[in-house]
Amino acid sequence: MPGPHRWRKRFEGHICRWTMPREAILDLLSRTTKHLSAKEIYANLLQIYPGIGLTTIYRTLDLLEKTGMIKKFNFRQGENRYEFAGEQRPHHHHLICTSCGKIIDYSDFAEEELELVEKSAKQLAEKYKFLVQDHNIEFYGLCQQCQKD
Amino acid sequence: MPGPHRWRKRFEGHICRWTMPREAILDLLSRTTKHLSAKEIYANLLQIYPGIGLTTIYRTLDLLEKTGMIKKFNFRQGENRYEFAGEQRPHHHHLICTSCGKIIDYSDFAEEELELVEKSAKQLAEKYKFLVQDHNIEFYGLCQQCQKD
DNA sequence: CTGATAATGATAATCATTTTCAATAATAAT
DNA sequence: ATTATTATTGAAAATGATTATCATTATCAG
Repeated sequence: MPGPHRWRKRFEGHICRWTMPREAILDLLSRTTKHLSAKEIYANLLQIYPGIGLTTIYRTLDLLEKTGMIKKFNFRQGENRYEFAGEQRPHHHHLICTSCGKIIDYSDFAEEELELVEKSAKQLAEKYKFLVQDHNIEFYGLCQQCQKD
Repeated sequence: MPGPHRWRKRFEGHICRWTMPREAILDLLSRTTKHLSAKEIYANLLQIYPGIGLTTIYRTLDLLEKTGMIKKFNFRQGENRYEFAGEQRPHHHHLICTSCGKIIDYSDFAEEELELVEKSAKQLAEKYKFLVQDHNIEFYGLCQQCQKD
């Protein structure tokens, strides 16, 4: 379903209107494999949507995150980064280069990981009475380029 | 080795002097099982060390982290939290309650986790030429109390 | 004991993110 | 289509955590 209202259905049930900034932000995130920050999204959109406000970017990102259409990440870089969460994108985690900030998605070991996570969630629920709703696994280190430097 | 210079040896090799604020901060962190923020540490220490500055807290936390004596965590709460990293404390990860912010340490599944992490690190190094130096696993959800509310 | 200089702490500055609020625009009802 | 309602926007100011500046102080080698 191409066109300006491609994502509209996902909003039904949420109290909100479909607007150009929302379309533009979601569209941008759906097209890139990068993990953009609010400022980067702002810089990108200014070109095709002069006049858009950084405040709106932040508000929209919050909203999109609540609807589950995007995911928010903190990679210890001082600013949050966002990632489109469509069905096309498989479950994955991240390798973060602590030197240059490069982020690599990986979805290897998905089965073993899922197994461990589910087992953990179950037993943690029993032992600590904790209801697991989300998990995060990430590796920090050096990317190929930064290992040379 | 009790006394004011208990931790001094760990600093050897690092260009720094052993001072009261450093002793006080490290001592506080070594005594608590909580994950304190800079401001919480500040509030705590003001009682036994009036005149200590928040700036010094931040600087010292950075230093202690670099020496590996403490660990820094971002639990998506807007402020970083710190944890003592002595040998007494086993390798563990965290359950974070998204409602009240409570943090629970757990060290269950250490073997399976270590196995998965090591296997992952090895294969990620091959496939992505990424040198893994650190990893983070955390579960977000609701603690017992917040499940009731 | 003393000098070199690392460390401190008050203050100001940064930087990401939020809040405020008047103006605007999306949608429902007419 | 037109209008009324009110969610959304964007500019500007506020916030809150963290960092930089810099004159003063304190550690520790000699």
